[in-house]
Amino acid sequence: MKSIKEYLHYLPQEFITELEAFGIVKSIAANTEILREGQYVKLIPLVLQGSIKVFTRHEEKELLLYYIENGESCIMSFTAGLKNNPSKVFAITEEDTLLVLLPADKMNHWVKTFPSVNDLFYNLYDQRYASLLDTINHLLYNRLDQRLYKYLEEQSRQKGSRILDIRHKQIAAELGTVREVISRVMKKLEQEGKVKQLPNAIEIL
Amino acid sequence: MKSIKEYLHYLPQEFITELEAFGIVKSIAANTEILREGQYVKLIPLVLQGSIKVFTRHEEKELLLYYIENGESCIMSFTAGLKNNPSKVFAITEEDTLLVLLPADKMNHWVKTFPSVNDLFYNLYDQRYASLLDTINHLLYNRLDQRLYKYLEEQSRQKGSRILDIRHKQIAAELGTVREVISRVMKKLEQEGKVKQLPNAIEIL
DNA sequence: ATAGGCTGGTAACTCAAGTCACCGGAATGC
DNA sequence: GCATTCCGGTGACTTGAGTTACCAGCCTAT
Repeated sequence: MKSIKEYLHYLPQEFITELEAFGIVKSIAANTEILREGQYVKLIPLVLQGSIKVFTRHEEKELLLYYIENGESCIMSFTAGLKNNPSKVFAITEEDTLLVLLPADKMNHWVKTFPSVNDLFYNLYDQRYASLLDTINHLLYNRLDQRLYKYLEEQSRQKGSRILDIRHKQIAAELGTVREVISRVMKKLEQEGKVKQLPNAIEIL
Repeated sequence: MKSIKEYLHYLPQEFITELEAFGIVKSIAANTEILREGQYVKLIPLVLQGSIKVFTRHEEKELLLYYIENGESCIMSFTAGLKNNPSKVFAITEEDTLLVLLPADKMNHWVKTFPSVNDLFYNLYDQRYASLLDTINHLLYNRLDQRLYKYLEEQSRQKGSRILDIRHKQIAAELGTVREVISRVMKKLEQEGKVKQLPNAIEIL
């Protein structure tokens, strides 16, 4: 196994040393829920390898907000941990994921001590703010066909493949709608020549 | 006129001194656009008195995202200023507003020097993140009647009055819809006994 | 082999919201 | 005075999406 340092080489050695002393490295299987709405947070995750999906949810209906990828952390955990607030979102590992868990009470000290850690979290906040704003704009201005296509493109980028092994049902859940609608809109995208449906898979053209 | 210190008494004297040296206090009339999408930011505003509305926009259609109130700043300006990115939102003064403008290049130094300023911006990020998430949830899960009612309640809180002097057209713009629809939904709320329409005003019951 | 589960397709319907076209009243300006 | 502008109401229509209720093709486990 690679060391923390190898994953986070751009962070200062002093911080890595602290992480090695107080962080808990943990490997988590794909599709595991690691944060639930209403949950209080004592450990803030930092992704070393893999990725995590962050969702909002309301009475069965869910919406994918953004991904947490290598070297990134969950700012919902960050504020929830620092301010002892309950989380408003839930998060699931997308693939097998390697994390280092940081005790929330140390975090406060670390961001003050290491400017580059402070910058990291500012950047994350900025990035998530931008993602949420993007999501709002999609919800407000784009119809489902455009949202679906963007979603497929993003999936393709994530997986590094133009052929996606994904169920209509899952797409529906992540876009906050239902399977029948995805089925209908997928057909539309197919007729427009933007995608091709394969058995149990989708190809982006 | 009150001094900067009187408005921002909870911030450390050292920072106030810096503000007095490098900040520009400015009074701005109501309904003035102070930030435009695509604009680069050199000065980060901090509201001393009054309030600012922040919007997203796409081809004529707008949506109110949140307010910036006393002692708060605009984190879009903050990141846009620090990272030299263009703004993705636009902002308008809601009332006559007194600001202190902070040079973006000094800001970087200040957040590192004054932990309480750093905390202020973390808190603002957190707050805006929560607002955006709230907006997403409203867009996704609530119908317009509920969104409208929440909007009216929020207006009432802001203005400190249960009678709102506001046009259907403006409401429509801030909720990202059109006047006719507001007219229709207002009637529904009125029938439900939640509001009362007065000539050129709305009373919340 | 067959029953049941997962996957996706489809038709028919409902509903919320946006669009279009128009109206009437109040206020304002010249 | 009259024209114009702002404000809000309303009916008729369109459209995108969610709902309901099915169906068929698979694969797999017993």
